[in-house]
Amino acid sequence: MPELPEVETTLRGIAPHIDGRNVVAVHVHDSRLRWPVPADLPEKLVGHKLLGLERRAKYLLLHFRHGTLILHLGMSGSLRVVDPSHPRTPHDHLEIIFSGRRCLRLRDPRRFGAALWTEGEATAHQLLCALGPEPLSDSFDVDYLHAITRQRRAPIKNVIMDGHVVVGVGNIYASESLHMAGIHPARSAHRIAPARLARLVVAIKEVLADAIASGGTTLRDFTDAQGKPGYFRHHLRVYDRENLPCECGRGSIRRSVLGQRATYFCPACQR
DNA sequence: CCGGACGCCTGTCGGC
DNA sequence: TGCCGACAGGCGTCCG
Repeated sequence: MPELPEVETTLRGIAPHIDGRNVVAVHVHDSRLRWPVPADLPEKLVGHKLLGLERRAKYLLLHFRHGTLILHLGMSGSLRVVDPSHPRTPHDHLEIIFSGRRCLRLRDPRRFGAALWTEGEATAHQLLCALGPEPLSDSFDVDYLHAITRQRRAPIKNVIMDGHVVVGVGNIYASESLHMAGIHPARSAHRIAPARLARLVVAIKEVLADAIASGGTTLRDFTDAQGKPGYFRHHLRVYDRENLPCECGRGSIRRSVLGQRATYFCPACQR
């Protein structure tokens, strides 16, 4: 479900309520996420102060003095901060109660998400150490993408969705970025000229920044930490718009499948 | 190394 | 109305 803008929206929503607070209780209602939630998570966290939160790729990192809680929302996960008395719903698998009656609740119907504990430098964790650059950072630029894509014959959409190339670009924003850049999603990455790659880099940054500013995209059930939907759905130019006219005025949007993922594009303005 | 397919899960929706 | 298949915002792993 959540791509980078939705995870960033979640981070900004929960941080003010829990940053700097002490953990007073941890309840693991269902440990069967993508990997088992560590059985000793309560004893790791209770009594310790949350020193800071950050996002890396689509992971949320909650830093404590003696380690870091790594959260991932998978396809259907969401986090909310509620009063501990707020009734639980069937898929609320993990609760972390902070001082001041702030309850951080992880809901994840499909259980593709994760909650892991790591000690030492979080970025050295196996899941994080091989990730590509953040798309909104200066290190993600045309020189970098050019160097990477020269060796890649796969469709460009698959390449920009590969977290070892650049993180955070999920299925919605890959289609949207390629449309903004005028690049056909199935084009072999190594056959795209530098000037067009430069447009793609700019498009990825713009699309993601706009989506963050809109609070992410709500297609079905994404909500922020207060339960509000994201408004970027109204900005989508191709995603989930099969057969609707493209704004270029020269064709209608088509749907195809790349890497087993739905892909939306305009054959008239994307080459 | 690369590229493509698979599997993990539950919920929802459209067609018959 | 009920059933059944297709599909869903991610990603590690396996195989050729």
